[in-house]
Amino acid sequence: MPAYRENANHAWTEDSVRLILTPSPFSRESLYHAQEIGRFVALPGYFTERERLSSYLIVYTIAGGGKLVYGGETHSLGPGQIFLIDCMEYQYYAASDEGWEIAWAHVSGPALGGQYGFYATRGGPVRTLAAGSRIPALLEELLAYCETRCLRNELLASATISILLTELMLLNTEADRADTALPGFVAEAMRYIERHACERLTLDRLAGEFAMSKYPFAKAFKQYSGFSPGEYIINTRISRAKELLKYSEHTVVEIAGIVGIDNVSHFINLFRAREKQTPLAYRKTWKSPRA
DNA sequence: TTCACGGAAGACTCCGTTGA
DNA sequence: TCAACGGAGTCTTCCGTGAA
Repeated sequence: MPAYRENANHAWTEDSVRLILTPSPFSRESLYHAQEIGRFVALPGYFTERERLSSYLIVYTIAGGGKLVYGGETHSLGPGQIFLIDCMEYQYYAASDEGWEIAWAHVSGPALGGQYGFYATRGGPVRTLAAGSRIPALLEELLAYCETRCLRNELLASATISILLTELMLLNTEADRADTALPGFVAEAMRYIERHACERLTLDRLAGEFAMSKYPFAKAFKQYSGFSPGEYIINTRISRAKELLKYSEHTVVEIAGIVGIDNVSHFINLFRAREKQTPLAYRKTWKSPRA
């Protein structure tokens, strides 16, 4: 694999802050952690260009302006805007002629890849924060925890990064809109699936129940629930099966039938794909005497 | 009870059409 | 011009069968 590459002009004021951190092995393996963090007043001419760095970068514009080149697109950055990027990909960011005051953090952690994927698939890297957003304060809080290194602060920093990432994920383009509250028909469809999960449910039948065409229905269902209708049906069935495996004496064959999957081999395949173990193994795990 | 495989069915995405 | 709808093609998942 090609090596990490960086090219930069470190033009920032003397009162800028930059902390390069060495987290404990425990923090590196088990917690979210900051690798570098700072608050810059970047001068005209400041830029960074890099790729293939195992890190995720959050940059919030406090004042002034800059630009970001990422994913083959160029983004202008102004006050109140933030970006999150995967530093494995090529990136170039620079201050404008008026300078660029930023709070930033390079972060990493075990679950960050998946969360970044969630963020990245719901819009480009750049988001505009609403007035009153917690994110600027969270970055300041994270910086404060990183200034004094101890186990307590590593734990608190991990918690802060977790909240920061959650806030970022909630900033996706859909979530910014006021209409993200679960529409009535989606909530009703979810209840309908839970009532009828053991029956034969198709997209046609579901859409028909709500007098909609199936594709707009499926699109809206996934947009607001996070699951396609099919995924939601299967998850509902698997949840019921887990309950029966734990609290009943029914055989796997019987449970498959009860939850609406007549073919037991198909039931086992579905179960294993989601739970990483077979139904019988799941039952043994939960019914084993505890030490 | 579990696993592997192949055909069938369903779901998703893209894009053209329609109507406001 | 833009948003919503729906058809077509492609891809994914489901389901049945047979063997261990």
